[in-house]
Amino acid sequence: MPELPEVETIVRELCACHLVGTQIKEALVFWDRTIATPSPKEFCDSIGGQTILNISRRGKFIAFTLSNYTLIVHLRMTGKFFLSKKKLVSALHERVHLHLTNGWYLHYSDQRKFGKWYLVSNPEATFDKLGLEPFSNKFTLKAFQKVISRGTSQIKPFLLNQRNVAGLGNIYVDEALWESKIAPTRKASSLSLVEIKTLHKAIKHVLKQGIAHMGTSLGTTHANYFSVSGRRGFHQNQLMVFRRDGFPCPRCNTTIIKIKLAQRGTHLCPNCQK
DNA sequence: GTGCCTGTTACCTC
DNA sequence: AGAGGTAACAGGCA
Repeated sequence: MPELPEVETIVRELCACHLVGTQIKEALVFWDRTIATPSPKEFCDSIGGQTILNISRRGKFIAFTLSNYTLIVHLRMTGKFFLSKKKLVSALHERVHLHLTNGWYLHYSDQRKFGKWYLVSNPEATFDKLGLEPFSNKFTLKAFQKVISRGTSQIKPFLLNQRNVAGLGNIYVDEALWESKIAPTRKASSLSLVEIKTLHKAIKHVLKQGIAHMGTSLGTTHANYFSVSGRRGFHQNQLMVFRRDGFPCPRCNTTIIKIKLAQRGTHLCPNCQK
């Protein structure tokens, strides 16, 4: 269920684990459909012997730059990485692991099996489909305004669409719209320049806060987000509206409500979000 | 038990 | 084009 701040936290921790520079000795696939491309056999054959040169993020994707390929991972709802010195006999929901030459195993677990791994030669083919990167210098007010102006759908589903802005998910969209005092049902193209400006700032603000708090971990079970080190985030304590229906709006005290929008639970203040 | 919920995305039809 | 439904899955919860 990781969104941009959670993925960013994971990437930072992977980098802190000194994976860059190590070589992949062998890959084992325990759930074939986790490997989206190529076939699981070809995946294992190709990735063996590859050195990890860099680990980065684009939207909600994690990219491992290897000697001859790029390994792209999308965690979807419950994908997780963790490291161990031992080849685990039965790690909970383990789908793939990479045995590294430095003696560590990089394990990937995924309870709901929605996460996907792509071993590709041309990562740009995947990343070009993504929209504006919130912390890139291309995410200017002007660029955002241009993207919004051609949005004919409601602003919430519009922001969830990764082709428009990359990295936002259900939590941070609800938070950004609350901060901007914009109702999630508004047509994207109906936003005024002032509203676009406020939203542009709010998106960067909520994501930055999410990263500062190392992500949002809502529940306490294994299905919920935690990082490579096993540490939970603590941004859940800073949420203004998400899963706060029934509680007073921190700004105007009106009771926060929950509606269904584009099949997604949507939280808002019916008074101050216009 | 039963049905509904979940932080993601792709694909289908109207 | 976009809305709405369904699917991929597993498990928590009322």
